[in-house]
Amino acid sequence: MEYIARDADIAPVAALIADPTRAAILTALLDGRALAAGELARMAGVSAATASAHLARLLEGGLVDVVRQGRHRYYRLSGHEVAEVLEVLARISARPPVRSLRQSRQARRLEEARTCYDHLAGRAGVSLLDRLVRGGHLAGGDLTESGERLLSRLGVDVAGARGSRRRFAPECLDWTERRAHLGGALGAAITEVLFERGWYRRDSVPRAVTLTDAGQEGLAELFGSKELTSGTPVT
Amino acid sequence: MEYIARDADIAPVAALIADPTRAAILTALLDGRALAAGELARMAGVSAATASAHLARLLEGGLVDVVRQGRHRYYRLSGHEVAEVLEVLARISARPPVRSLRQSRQARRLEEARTCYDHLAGRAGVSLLDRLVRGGHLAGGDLTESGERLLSRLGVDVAGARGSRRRFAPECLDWTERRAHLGGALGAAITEVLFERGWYRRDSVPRAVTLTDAGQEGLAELFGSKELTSGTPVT
DNA sequence: TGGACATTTCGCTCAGGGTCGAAGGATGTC
DNA sequence: GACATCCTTCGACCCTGAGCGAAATGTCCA
Repeated sequence: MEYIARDADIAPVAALIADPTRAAILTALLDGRALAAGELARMAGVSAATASAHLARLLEGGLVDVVRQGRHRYYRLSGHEVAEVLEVLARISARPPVRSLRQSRQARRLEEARTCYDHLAGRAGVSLLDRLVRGGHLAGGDLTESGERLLSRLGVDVAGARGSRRRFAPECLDWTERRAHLGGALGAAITEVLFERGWYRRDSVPRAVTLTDAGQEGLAELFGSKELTSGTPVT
Repeated sequence: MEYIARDADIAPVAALIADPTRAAILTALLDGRALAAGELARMAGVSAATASAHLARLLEGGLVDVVRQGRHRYYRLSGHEVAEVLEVLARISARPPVRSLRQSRQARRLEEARTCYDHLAGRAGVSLLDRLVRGGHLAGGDLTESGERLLSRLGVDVAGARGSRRRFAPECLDWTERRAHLGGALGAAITEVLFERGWYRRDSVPRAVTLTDAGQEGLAELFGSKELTSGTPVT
């Protein structure tokens, strides 16, 4: 008597991620932006022809979407579920050894503050969640009344996030900090505002972001300066 | 100027999952039990030699552990992180079409109640989380006082779960229900007690479990019979 | 219309790895 | 001690798929 696997067919999707070049492409797209095919080829260190073949397979497999704009084709991850797979995989994968000083600096920036697809991660992300919870703004996986007020004042589209089919405010485990930061629709909505306001800015290192002076002031005012200093050290 | 990927090396791990036979083996181990090499070969539909080669690679890659017992070698997933990867992957993978009536029955049982590595999932898992939250036993990702009382009465080792390095009570998204059930250390501890008490029993279908009469009574008493009838339909 | 650029398609080469049967170890049983 | 059982190793086979250069397609600009 044979068993028949009634589970989802995970092997084909895993095979798409299993090639080093495709993994590099997917990782490059992990910050949520759409990148041109040529740029992805350069980042992955292969010829344009090779990258094109890989992108065609990723498209066929539904892991990426494409937007045609003139003679460019911009590729991006097809959704946050794909980003989640990459994050979870990273958690059980070996981190390659640091070779140069430059790499070590890049690594430190990523640990400090980065985007996890479309929401804030790293020490900054963990600290943000901490402040929301400690301040009584977030409890039970949902915003409290004070949380609603706080985020409305900030300009976050809470109603829109609530209406999304995506989970509202799930914890997302950080693969550098080993602690949770805020993910889901709410995490994305907050992060969007942080960029709009210029409180965080993209770094030259792919997924890294940096806190601006305006952001430092803004966050201090938002949470009260006491909260800031008593929070996780943000140097 | 080349970018250097500072991220974890996800391709090798993905490659381990990318082979259909290895994926079948890993899926067979997804219920947390340890299975003998020969049994895994039979389940995956390959010769003993082939399965042995695959198991050696999975072992080398750290995805499984092995326990030698006499002339048998029992393999199991090396930890819940591996199970999580498989679950997340299943979420974005196509489910193969149902071919036979028998398969359709199996599928229905898995949707009703199954284990997600070491905690309860499916409609039963979602319903359990619902009742805990609605009853005010679980809030803000932690047990309330009433929750502590309730689970202590049931015999759940809450302190032990809290001491674990694993996250305490994270929500785990169900790939059949598209809603959350209770995972983490607490989810595992509760599920352990449910089996010990004989309230749930393993089914003949690999990861499926069934609610026993004792379980039906026990749960009704635990949550109050009103809660049971007003909960998610459990037919 | 012609030329520059971005991307894909084509044709080809080549390495890696999945598969099995048979043989070799290791362990328990009589 | 001889045999059966469980598992791994070995040798051989075959096929998928990653890679590149060159040419074709499509798009923008003058």
